[in-house]
Amino acid sequence: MREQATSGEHALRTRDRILSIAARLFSERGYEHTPISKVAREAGVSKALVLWHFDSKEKLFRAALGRTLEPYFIDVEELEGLDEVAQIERLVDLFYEFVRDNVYSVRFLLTLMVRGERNPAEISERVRDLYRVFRSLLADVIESGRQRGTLRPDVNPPLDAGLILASLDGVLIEQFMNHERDPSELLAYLKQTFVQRLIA
Amino acid sequence: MREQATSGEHALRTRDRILSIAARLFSERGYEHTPISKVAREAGVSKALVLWHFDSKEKLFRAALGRTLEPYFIDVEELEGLDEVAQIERLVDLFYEFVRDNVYSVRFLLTLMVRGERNPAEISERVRDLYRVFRSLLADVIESGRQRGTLRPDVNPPLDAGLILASLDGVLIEQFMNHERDPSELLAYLKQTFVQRLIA
DNA sequence: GTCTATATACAGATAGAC
DNA sequence: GTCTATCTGTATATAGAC
Repeated sequence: MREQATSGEHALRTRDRILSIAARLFSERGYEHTPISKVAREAGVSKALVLWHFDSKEKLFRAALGRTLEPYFIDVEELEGLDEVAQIERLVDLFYEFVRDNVYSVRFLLTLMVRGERNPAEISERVRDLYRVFRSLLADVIESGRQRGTLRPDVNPPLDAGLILASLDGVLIEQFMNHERDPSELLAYLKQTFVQRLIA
Repeated sequence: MREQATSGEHALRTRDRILSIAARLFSERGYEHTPISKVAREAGVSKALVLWHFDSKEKLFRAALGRTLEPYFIDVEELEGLDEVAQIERLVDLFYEFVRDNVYSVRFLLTLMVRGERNPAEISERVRDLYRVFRSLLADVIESGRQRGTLRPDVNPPLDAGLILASLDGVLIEQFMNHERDPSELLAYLKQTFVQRLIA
């Protein structure tokens, strides 16, 4: 990161445009199939400028990943005022909506994690964190339902949460493998099945 | 594919060695990170010879994928003589054992399918086929259990099979994302949960 | 069949002018 | 900041001797 001397604003916009385009291209085509020259061409600048801003392709990649991860969070406030069953159903829907709205980057990060290649420790940690947050959120809801008696007394919050999350991941990758199939039926069945299992 | 003129046997062995090594390297490191030079070095031959045998890297890749897929099948005979619940549990175990014994290529194919990149139609069709076979095998077992009264009368064979398979896939990718965690606990819970749900 | 030597292309990165 | 021109490495692939 250099100084932004005189015409700083314009430079920021250029830098930003490069970053957006890089994030999109890396997501769509992966690191190996995204030469700097293509990023530069689509941004309407020279290769040299891209490298002037980001020093190396590796650093550009990391910066782009940061941007890709920006919209990744869970809005807990959505759950307020719902009973446990409705909260679980809402969490399942939130998961699916999130994936639907971020197909490219989810696909991209999934590939990164699965292949275990070129994922800086920070990135995999971040993804694992999100995973853990979602899982323990689910587990907390289940535990709360157990204590309040809206769910069965013999539920196992961490394992039930893990199983629900695993099913969601499975629906997700089946979706990536098999584009034509509509997942909503399976998703509805998933909710119904797990809710039935968890209630008394 | 050329003629094997005089010293045909030796050539076959060399060609075969190249193919095995290529299959392993592609699985472990992916297409982009496996230069022909590395295949050649590990096989103890020259780059030129690798290309003489397979014409291009692309064709070498396809030949290697064929070999990678060879051990992919389901041994249905394993299920004979078991009741439906035991068959379901056995199928779950078979899935996991298969993945454990073929980590590299499963990881590799999963990446290919998820990214949707460089997968010749034949390959993705083959993988989808295996998926469908496993799913309809599960569905058939569930349907048979429904008819024989060992499972609940209101099970939904295709959807229940889909859900079990999705859970398995989810456990699988969680495993790929999170190497240190032992999946056997979650897997046992998965079996227990679905069996409980399916029996009368 | 198998080699060495080479052609060709394209990637990431640098130098230096403006 | 941004460009053009160039360096350097490495990849696939070919030519031709043995």
